[in-house]
Amino acid sequence: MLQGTLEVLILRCLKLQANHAYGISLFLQQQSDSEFVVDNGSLYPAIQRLLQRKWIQGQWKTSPNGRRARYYSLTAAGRKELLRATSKWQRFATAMAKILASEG
Amino acid sequence: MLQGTLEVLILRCLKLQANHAYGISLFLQQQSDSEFVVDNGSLYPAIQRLLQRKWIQGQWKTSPNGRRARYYSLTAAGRKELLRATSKWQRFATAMAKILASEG
DNA sequence: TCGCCTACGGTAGACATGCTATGTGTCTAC
DNA sequence: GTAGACACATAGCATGTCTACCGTAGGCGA
Repeated sequence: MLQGTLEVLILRCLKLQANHAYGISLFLQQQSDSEFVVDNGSLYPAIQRLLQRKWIQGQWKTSPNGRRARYYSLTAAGRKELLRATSKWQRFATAMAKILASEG
Repeated sequence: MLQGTLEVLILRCLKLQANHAYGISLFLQQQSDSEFVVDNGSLYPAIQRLLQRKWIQGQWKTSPNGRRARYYSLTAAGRKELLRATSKWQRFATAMAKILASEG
């Protein structure tokens, strides 16, 4: 996975609905057809960073199967950041496409 | 710039024609509409890595304006790597698009 | 001739972030 | 009673980009 993309993916996932870390991991793997298999050692530190920047907030709840889980949700700043990061990605991907396609 | 993408861009640039580092830098900036402004501190180490992996080779020549310049060109292994890396990027970009577009 | 700009080369160290390895505990199914 | 899914988390390494710095040579204007 390319550096800098994980946080956008997490924000995007949480925009759809609040979720816990394990759930985020499953979501990303499924939605990407297993292209993104996020390891705990990447996921948890990323979540910590997002919390510190106040882009997400977390609270302990009980998951449907009766287990303790920390559910995260987007803050207002997080929604703003998601927009910013998404558009940045679009520009980046467009530029990549331009060069990879440049005739040759 | 996202980590891991610079090398593909360099390989791609060199596939079109042999070029020196400064020229690669200009090429990337122009072709990407200034989205990619590569710094020397990123470019030269990247070129060193590509040399070490034998994906490119270099030789000193004289540029059109009569200056010393080290021209790099793709090796056979480099061309193979370019294909591999390009397809990897495609998969990655596709997966990103899937998630960023997932309805919400 | 002096200074500045552009074309070219390069290194050192900081920093960000993903990966590997490791650890804890519960619940369910076999 | 044990294998595997569910759920949390940390420590340390590896990778690669950025900031900042340094050096040469040619051309041009004042």
